[in-house]
Amino acid sequence: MSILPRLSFKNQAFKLREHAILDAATAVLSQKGYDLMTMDDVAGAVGISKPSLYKHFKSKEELVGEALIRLLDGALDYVAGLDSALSPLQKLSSLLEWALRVRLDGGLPFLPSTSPHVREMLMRNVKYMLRVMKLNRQLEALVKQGQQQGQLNHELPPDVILFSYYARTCDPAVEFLQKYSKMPADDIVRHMLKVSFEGFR
Amino acid sequence: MSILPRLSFKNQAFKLREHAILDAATAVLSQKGYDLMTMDDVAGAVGISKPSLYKHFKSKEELVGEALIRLLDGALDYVAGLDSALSPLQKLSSLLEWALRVRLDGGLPFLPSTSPHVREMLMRNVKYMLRVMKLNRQLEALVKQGQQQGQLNHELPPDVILFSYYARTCDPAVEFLQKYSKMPADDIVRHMLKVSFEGFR
DNA sequence: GTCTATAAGGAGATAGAC
DNA sequence: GTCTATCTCCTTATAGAC
Repeated sequence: MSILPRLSFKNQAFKLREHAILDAATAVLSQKGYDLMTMDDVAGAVGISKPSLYKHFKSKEELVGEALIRLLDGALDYVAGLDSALSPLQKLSSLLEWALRVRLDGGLPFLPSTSPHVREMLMRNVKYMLRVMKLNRQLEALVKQGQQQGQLNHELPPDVILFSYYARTCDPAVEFLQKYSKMPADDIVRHMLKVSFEGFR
Repeated sequence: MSILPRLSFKNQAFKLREHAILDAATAVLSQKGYDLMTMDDVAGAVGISKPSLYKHFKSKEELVGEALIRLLDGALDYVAGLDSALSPLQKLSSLLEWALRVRLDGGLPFLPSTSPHVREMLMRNVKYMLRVMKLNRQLEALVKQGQQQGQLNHELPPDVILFSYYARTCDPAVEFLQKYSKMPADDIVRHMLKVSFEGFR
């Protein structure tokens, strides 16, 4: 490492800029969505020119893919760091809380878009899909354990709970409460968790 | 009416074509979303040329606005036609079931998009916003009645229930269950209603 | 009212100088 | 590696013939 300090330094700077680009892409993406996000937006937000941006990421699809991979890695790290003494239900609740706070903090929802175009693009991204499948396996196991232990409704097919769980991580009600009810983030999280697990009744 | 049969007939044909255009726009919109829907798509689906399309609707925004207005009118009609003997909870459940079936039938979700672009466009559309506010008043009243009668959780602020209710009408879990679980439409509706009102537990 | 042809502008991606 | 300038394609919208 100390043999090539200049190169190492350069690499470090490169990584830092890459991180800044991903931060900018995340911010623009969470605000405008994939279709309306332009590479000019991202370059402008980072403060570099478009060709420089393309030196780091060879296409818009790759850039967005990497931003989402970073998000999923955060989720996988969070799950891995959960106290193993927690019940399946507590784990699911904790991860949902984490996802909601990420979003309220300007981050991305797990399901960045329901548009077929974006979905298809992501499904072609092997790196991304590996993360999705890994996370999905873990959550599916938690749902089934929760049902066996009677903590989750065992009359519902596991898929219904699992897909609805994903949907709650990107529930638009969060933005409505933030924008129209001016509700503090902590209250939003608390209420969204309650609605998710207890329903409207 | 019988004084001007030719004109009346022409008007009828015009209305019919307008209906066909709105049907096509609805189909394309539900599949591709606003940003990716092109006027060529719609014109092609109807079987007319683009300039003809612009004779009926002067812009893409107006076309989409009218399609959504038709959807909201359907919802308002449905609410107006509900048996007044039903409880607030039964009414809310019935309308949600209607909205889910419309979507499963290739129609549009109530919240056509969470993108700021589309949202802003719709908020400038007075005709559309009048419908939204009318429907919102009625649903808000139902939520509050339901809470007073103890049918809906009264620990939750009404806004939380109301916004979450809107979110359920466009829950992406519906598409997942349709696509990945190959679940029949009736089962999807039944399970989504149960998850919405009872939660995961 | 319907079409063919086209204007006007935006956005992804790149050439080539420094 | 970074920038200015540019290419190319796509999409909204319209002009003008029939």
